Amino acid sequence: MSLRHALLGLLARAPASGYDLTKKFEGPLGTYAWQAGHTHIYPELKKMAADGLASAAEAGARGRRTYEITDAGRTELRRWLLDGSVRAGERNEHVLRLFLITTLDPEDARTWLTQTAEQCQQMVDALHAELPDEPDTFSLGRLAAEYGIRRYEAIRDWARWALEQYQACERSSS
Amino acid sequence: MSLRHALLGLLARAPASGYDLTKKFEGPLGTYAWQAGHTHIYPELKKMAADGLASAAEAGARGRRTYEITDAGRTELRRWLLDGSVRAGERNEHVLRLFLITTLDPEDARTWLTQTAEQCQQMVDALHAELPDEPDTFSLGRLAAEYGIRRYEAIRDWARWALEQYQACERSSS
DNA sequence: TTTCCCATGTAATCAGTTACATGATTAG
DNA sequence: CTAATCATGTAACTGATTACATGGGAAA
Repeated sequence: MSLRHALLGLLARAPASGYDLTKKFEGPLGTYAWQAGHTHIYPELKKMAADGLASAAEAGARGRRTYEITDAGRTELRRWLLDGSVRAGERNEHVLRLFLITTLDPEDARTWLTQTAEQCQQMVDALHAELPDEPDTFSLGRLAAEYGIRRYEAIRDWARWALEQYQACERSSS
Repeated sequence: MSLRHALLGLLARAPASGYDLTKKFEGPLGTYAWQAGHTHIYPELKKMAADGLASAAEAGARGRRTYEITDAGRTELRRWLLDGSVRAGERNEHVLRLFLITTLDPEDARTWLTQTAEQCQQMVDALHAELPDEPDTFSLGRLAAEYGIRRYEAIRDWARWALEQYQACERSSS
């Protein structure tokens, strides 16, 4: 139930309406961490209010309803954030493809590895472009971009390494 | 609809029953790439057979029904594997936590970063233990383990870097 | 006045989990 | 004979997406 925690986190920064929150998910948050549409967000906010984690203010213009996080909500958010445990059973479509590339013939497998390396490089470039100009700025944006850069660089390098291994293996067997 | 492709991939290696496939998801595949329970797998196999991607053989002992991948299934599997595109909108609970740690107070944030680094180190150790003994073996297991090692090392190093930045930042502001 | 954005919702459907339920075969 | 494992399923529910639907307010 991570949508609930994503919403709690956003409300912890500032009170917001369902509409505002929907917009947040269209930015980097939705691209890199968690997506959600308004049809999912509005009902969830109601449930959260019913559970005492958020409170709805009076409806404003155009029926706008602003939500605030409650103390119980902050407690739950902190509990979830610090309840570590890298959980087994994460779903990752890219890793799933990796597990299945041995069903491809060698040429297709090479294509896949090459594509992977290229796409990771593109992500690295895109994230570099998002980095703030002054290198000593310490911000959430910096932190998150740096995380993404390191992660995609690691996968890119892995793909290149795998390609080399692959070719070395083919040469020796021919 | 990745379960379908996971099943196609497994069937591409060898014909199998729903029971066999369920067991596969209890191994590394389920731990690192994709999980599924038998209550999800059996109905999906039926749908796949209805869609012509797999074919069920006669029921064997104890009602065992073995499925085989069809040509249409192989075509669809290959299409999915090579239809690259690192898709935006991936859900990742760890990255979500990262996006929300700025709502924690500094001490909690440090705790989170420290935990992250430690857990990644544990994953790296666990994956090293899974590596085959001969270093020049080129196998799916080697490939997948190497992928995991590099990915977790990258996150571990990021967390250590972030902690340093964090502390440097605090010293300069005090 | 018309168009765009703000703002909210319902209904249908799909994906996935948990709980419940059954029977056949094999090993001890 | 009895326990473990093989083998399959249904039903209820939660989480998430897609399609459909409505109306207010501001600017051109």
